[in-house]
Amino acid sequence: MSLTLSKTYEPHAVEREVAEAWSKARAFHAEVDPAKDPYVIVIPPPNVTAALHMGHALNNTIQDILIRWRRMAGDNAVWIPGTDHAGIATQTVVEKRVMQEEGKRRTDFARDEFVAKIQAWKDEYEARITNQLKMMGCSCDFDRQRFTMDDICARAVREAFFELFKAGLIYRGKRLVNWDPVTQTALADDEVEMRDVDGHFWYMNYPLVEAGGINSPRPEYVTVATTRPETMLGDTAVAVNPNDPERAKYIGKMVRLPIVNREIPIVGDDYVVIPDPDSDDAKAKYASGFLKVTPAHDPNDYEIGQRHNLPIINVMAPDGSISKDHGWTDFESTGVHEFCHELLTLDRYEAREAIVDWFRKEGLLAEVRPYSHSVGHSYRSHVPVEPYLSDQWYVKVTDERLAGAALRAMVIDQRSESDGAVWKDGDSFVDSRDRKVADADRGLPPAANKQDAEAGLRFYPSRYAKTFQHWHENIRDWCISRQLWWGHRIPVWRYDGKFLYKGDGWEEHRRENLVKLIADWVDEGVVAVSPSIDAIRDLVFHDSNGANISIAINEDQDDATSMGLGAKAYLESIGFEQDPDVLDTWFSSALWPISTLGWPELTEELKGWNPSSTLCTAREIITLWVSRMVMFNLFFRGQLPFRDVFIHAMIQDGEGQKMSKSLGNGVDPLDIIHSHGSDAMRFTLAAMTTQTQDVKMPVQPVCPFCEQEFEPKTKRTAAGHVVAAPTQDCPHCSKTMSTSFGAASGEAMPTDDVPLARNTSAKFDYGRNFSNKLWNAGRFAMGILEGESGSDASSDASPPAGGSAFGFGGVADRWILARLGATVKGVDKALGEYQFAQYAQQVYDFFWRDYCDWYLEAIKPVAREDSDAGRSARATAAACLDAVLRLLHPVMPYITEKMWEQLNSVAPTRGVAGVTLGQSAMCINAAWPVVDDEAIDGGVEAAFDRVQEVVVAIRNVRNQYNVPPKQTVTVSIKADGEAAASLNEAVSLLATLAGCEVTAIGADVTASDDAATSVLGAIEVYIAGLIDPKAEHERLSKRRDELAKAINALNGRLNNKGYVDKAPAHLVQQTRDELEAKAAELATVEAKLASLK
RNA sequence: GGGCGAUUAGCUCAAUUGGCUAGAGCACCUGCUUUACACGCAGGGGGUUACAGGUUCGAGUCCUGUAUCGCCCA
Repeated sequence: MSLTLSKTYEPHAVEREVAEAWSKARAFHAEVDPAKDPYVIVIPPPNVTAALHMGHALNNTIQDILIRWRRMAGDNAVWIPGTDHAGIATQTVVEKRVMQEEGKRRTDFARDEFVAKIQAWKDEYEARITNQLKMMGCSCDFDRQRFTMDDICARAVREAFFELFKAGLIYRGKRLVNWDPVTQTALADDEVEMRDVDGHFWYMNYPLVEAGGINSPRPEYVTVATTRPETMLGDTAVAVNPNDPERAKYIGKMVRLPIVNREIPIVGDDYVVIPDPDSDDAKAKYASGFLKVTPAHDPNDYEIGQRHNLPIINVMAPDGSISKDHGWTDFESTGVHEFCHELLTLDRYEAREAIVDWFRKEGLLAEVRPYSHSVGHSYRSHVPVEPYLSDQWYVKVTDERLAGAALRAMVIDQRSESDGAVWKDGDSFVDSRDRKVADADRGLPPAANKQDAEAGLRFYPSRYAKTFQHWHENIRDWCISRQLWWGHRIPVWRYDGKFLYKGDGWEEHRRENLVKLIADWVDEGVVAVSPSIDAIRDLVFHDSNGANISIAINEDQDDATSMGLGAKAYLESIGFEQDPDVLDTWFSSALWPISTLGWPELTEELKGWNPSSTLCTAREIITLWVSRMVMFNLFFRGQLPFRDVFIHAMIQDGEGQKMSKSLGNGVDPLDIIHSHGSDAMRFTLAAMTTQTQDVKMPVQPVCPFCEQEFEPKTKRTAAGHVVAAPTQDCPHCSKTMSTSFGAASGEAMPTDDVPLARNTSAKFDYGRNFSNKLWNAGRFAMGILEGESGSDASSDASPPAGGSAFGFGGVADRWILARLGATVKGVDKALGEYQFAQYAQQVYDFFWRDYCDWYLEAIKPVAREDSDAGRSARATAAACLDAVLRLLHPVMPYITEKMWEQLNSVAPTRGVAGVTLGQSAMCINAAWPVVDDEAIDGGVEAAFDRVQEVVVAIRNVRNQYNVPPKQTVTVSIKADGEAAASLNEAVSLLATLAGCEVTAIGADVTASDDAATSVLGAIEVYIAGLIDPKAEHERLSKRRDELAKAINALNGRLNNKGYVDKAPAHLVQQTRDELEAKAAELATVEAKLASLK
């Protein structure tokens, strides 16, 4: 048969065709198989907020490399894909879109209605993301794809919440959140934009209650400094630093808060900055030394309040206006100033002005100084965020069973000494691998490899173990409630104050029955009650305040109850209602490694595939996600979620800026696949994956009209970021396009006339060039194999002509097999250590530098011959190509699969002695190559190295003398012993590779008068008929100078007594040998130079 | 404020526990369209490893400090 293959590799058609073949073969699907070692990866589920970017491409390329590698190595490999609902982010993008398209707010819809809109968005993006993964060639088991809010994951969330609640690890408490007074929702920290604002420091006087107690001159007041005077209405203390020599004496005194008439204490807290007018630190420069403390309206003040047990007085309504109805508990009792009533309902900024005026009028305003500072703004309404106190749900992760368990899960050698909080309670660093876990408590059978499963968590690179440890030692309880509609509704029912049986309608026994019913449900595991069943009894019998009562319902057990009504229906009928909040997205993500496997059902998958093998993620995720998965998996299963955590780099743009949606500097992997092909992208990403933390990726736009790339015009944003200008004019065809920054910022939304520019990056040329090289070398190799009967390219062919145990063949064949062996070894080591750049580099070098540049060139003259040499060359070339396709398959799956098919058709059986290459119809299932140690022949490597040196020397001379490529030069070589013998064996190689005719090799060969000379240690190479004294002098002088310099350095080392005495003997000997060789060579070069004159 | 990391050729990055003349790719220079590949081939130039000290026979690598940049956590 004949192959007609294009001259350059064209990825798109190949990718489509190969993807279909994999799909048809169900090559990505796995079932639990006890006969094989499991190798399991659970994908970090991408957010459905947006499509994948280059960071995801990197993340998924790495996972696919591992999965494909282990699959080929014979493991039961499975990669479970899925997506994350990303509560806040997704709800927000949909809210924005609905506002843009329909001019409506979320609250204009019923909850279900709006959630359906988000669901539609999710469906669209989930499909896009899945498509991106497929285009990238990710061999996920798409049959097992999950979504964090699908039925199976939702079941896991309900179960997990209920179990934690029952265990007393979930509680309700107050916390300051970032509140947006306009949209009236809480914001996550990353939804708050910091902006510099020109404001003021106001210095306000608070009168002391007892003016007489302090040494004279008697101050009658203390002066607090603040940027937010309006919050003074909620002040509950004034703080000074106990180390402040001037002011510490005020601690314990009381002040009377103006306007409000509240008496508040002066407390000592070292958070307070001691004033220093000469300081460079703005805080010290502006501080008055007295800090007003408003726990309800400032996070730091809240902390101070907690430390000193201060009351928390909230003086604002959710819309940011002054209100007495949201926690201003002493409004009536303190006898507020008449002025206070005027403040009610004023907006916080109107109130600020009014209050400042009042202080000024009363003579209590000491000073006003301009002050520029950073203020958090809502990225949605753009108004300053108000720290707002509200009820939230928490997981008590500080509990020993959670954070403590996570710490103990770390492998011993990655733990560092520490006096961290969690370890303090007599549980300092001990090897806890023999700790027994009560599986019965969890209703689980004991895991077979319990010890490893509980203390086998290892980070790559190891430095990230510190991040993990430090996080858990300083962890704080985890706020899991969000005031959103998109997410897992918290399965807790709370008393809403409208108790239906209030009053006289209920007799004693009915009340008793109700309490008993709930108690029975508790026993049956249908509900869990906080704080206690007694609290419910109090509510039912004594009509006590039920605001603190929470009942978690295990809805999945609820149907099983024998009651006419389920617990949920019944509780709702008597005045309980479900908490409106949803859970933090990370709550469901934390369950991902088990929810994807069907937990809480004890499925075969869960038993076989948890713990998984490796988690691949980025470093900011260690605290957000890795930690929580470890805690939950240990708590619910007594096992780790995964044993290895590989942390990869973050991809930044060409300016070193983090890629972000708002800057539009992210790159869609499909853009790169379009410009370079999937394999090229993957290979480049793998080659970039060193142990470093960040990698820069300069990006260029591609004109959608003429497909040419160009340098974009940039602009600087208000925040100081450098981005591509919103629109660009193509320098080639001068048409106008919008950029992803234009689209992201809304400054230039793409239209039909002004379409969006695709992006590309010259970085990926590296991988594209390599794909092309692979393709063309394959084309050439398969060309020489064509017409070969299958068995001739296999180990069954005629025995080695060279008489070597390996390979048949001459130096080149044996050499390339030795190099292959070393490469396979190196690749296995690199992949085992998550050294992806080394993996890519080694195969690249072997294939391009050794196989293409030297081996294929070397065999060209004999490659098509019907001779032992020809057969040997073909068998070796085929075996190496075969092995390279296998080695590269994990990173370049498409092109290798396609070439595999071609190779199978030209040379169906392949392999030479010492190289095990099992047959397979598809590369994806082909066995990982194994090369016997004996094939790695150090002797042949040395011999071939010598050939290469001589060839390079001749090429160098040819180049210097401008000898045309086709002209043969006549060469003689002075060499003796082993060198002469091996060069003699390789004389045809020299001829082929250097374009020369070798007339003599021996110890007594001398240069003719017209020969150029190259000295290579003990070897001298003479190229006849080229003498040009000037050029010759130049070249030899240069060599002489190099040698002199090297000899000088070597002498310096040997003359150093310390070196000779202390350095390892073999190094000293090596230095001596080297010096001797260099000196001899220098003598030769100098003699040659002398003879030129 | 605490932690982690980076600074090596014009650019983007390597260099396994300290040990041969610090390596690649791109860009650059010279030559070549040689029947696999110009997304290529052959040859070449280019580095005081951010700076200042220290440890060591020996430092890009270890220690201390300085500068700049980035990220994470508060």
